[in-house]
Amino acid sequence: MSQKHATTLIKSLCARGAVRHARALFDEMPDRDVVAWTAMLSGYASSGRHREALDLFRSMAAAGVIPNEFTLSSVLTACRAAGGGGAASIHALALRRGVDHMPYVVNALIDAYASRGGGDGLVDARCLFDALGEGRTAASWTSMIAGYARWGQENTGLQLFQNMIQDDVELSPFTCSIAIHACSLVGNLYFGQQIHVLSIRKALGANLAVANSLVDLYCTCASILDARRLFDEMPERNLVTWNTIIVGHSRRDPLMAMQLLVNMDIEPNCLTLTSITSACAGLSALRCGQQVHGAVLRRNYGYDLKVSNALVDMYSKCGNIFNAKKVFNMMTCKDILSWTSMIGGYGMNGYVNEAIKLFNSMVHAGIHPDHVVFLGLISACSHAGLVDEGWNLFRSMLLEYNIQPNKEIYGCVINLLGRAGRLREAFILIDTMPLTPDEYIWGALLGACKMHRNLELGRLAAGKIIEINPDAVKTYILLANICAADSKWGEYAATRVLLRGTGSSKEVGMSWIELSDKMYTFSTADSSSPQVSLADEVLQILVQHMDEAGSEFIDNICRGA
DNA sequence: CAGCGGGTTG
Repeated sequence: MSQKHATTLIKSLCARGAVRHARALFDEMPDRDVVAWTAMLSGYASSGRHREALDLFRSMAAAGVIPNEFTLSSVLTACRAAGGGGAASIHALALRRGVDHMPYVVNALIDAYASRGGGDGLVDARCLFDALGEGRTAASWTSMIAGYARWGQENTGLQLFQNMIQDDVELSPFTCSIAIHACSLVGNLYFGQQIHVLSIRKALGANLAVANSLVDLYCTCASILDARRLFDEMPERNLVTWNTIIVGHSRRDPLMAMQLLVNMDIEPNCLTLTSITSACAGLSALRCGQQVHGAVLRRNYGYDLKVSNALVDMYSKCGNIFNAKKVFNMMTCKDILSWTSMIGGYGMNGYVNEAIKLFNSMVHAGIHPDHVVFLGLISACSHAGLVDEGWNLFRSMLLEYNIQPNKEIYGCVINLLGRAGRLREAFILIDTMPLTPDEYIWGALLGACKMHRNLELGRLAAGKIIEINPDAVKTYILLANICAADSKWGEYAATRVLLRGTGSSKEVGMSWIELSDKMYTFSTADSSSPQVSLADEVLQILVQHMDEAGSEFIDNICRGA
């Protein structure tokens, strides 16, 4: 077999995925010219085996074979995949061989530098890009734009995209979807829509990646209805399409997310199931959540970190702490989210001591806590009335873990103190906190004043809230109630008049319960449905039973067996 | 005989 034939065969073996066979053939060749080496190198590089590609490149140098522009562009692909680290030395080599200006080599260099990221990588890439001038090709533009988008400089990338369009460079679906994705990362709906129009004009709208990135853009930056319209119009959908629309709905319309899953005509993957699990958590739909758990196990996704995290969170939010713990304990590797979900789960279900114990285990495991963990812990203490524990956590957050509390945490601590009646301390904390208190912080104090009938501080807090947001309806009602409780009827009436001035009525808080796959919603003192009156009767009976059986019975219910 | 870029979902 001639050397040319062998080289052709190496290429086609690699193209079919038989890289090992190609290597065996390569090793048997009596002499290998630069073309044979390059074919083998490129085979490795384009199948993701950059380690082998770089090793082969070294062997080639050791064998005294001089690389040419073909070799260098291939080896740059491997550099890029390996993080772009060796790009500079290949660049030097290209200069020495006088091939540094050949289009494939420059483009590969731009891409390798841009993939290295950081400040330098992009600057180096941009230097080469600018020096190209009229010699720029679509590949140069795309590498540069993708580099910016990948390293957090989306707007620079979009600027470049605009220049590319002005330069009349032919737009590919690849570049188009990268640019749309950049728009959705920075929340630039307007530019994204312009690209949408452009993509239709250039007949790229039917491309799946383009359409998918548009669905994502509308999910993140517009209303999910817009996203949904586009989704419904798509003649063809793949798993990414479905996942994009389901993920887009899972937080804002979890019920619709479930409906979409039901309509899905292809096999879901673990991302699908993760976001459906969150949808169940958002709905506290335990039975659905359990079915999804079953689907997860059947597909062997049980060991996926994100799926497990979502399951722990779902069971916690559905009040089934037993299963949450079971999933959590089964996890072989845990990240901070796993711990947060479990700690938060204990907290929100009233198991403060377990939460604190687990928090200590987490710290012991070397995980540095964050705001979310502390929020879960302190709010658990607040609900359980453990003022000192909560306060100590708040202090240690600052002193031991060096985390600056955010407004949410302050709000929580105000609640903690307020519930315990320590209104003065709560007020002082608001007064001395390094952040500007918002209506929610003052709202927490006002709520506590209502609870403990403190008219003086309540008036103050209400005044602050109305200053910030005159339409905060709840404020007037709370203040009015405090006045009423203090028999200040004149002020009560005045406050009610103010309330009418906002032209709004307080929205009704709804509760709901899932029974036999049906969801029932109701509000306080709702006598509109027969189920509610029935539930009321049952509740009376239960209360009677609980009185009789005492705390042991309550304990059992709480453990949710 | 061999070579570059680049896609959308958490």
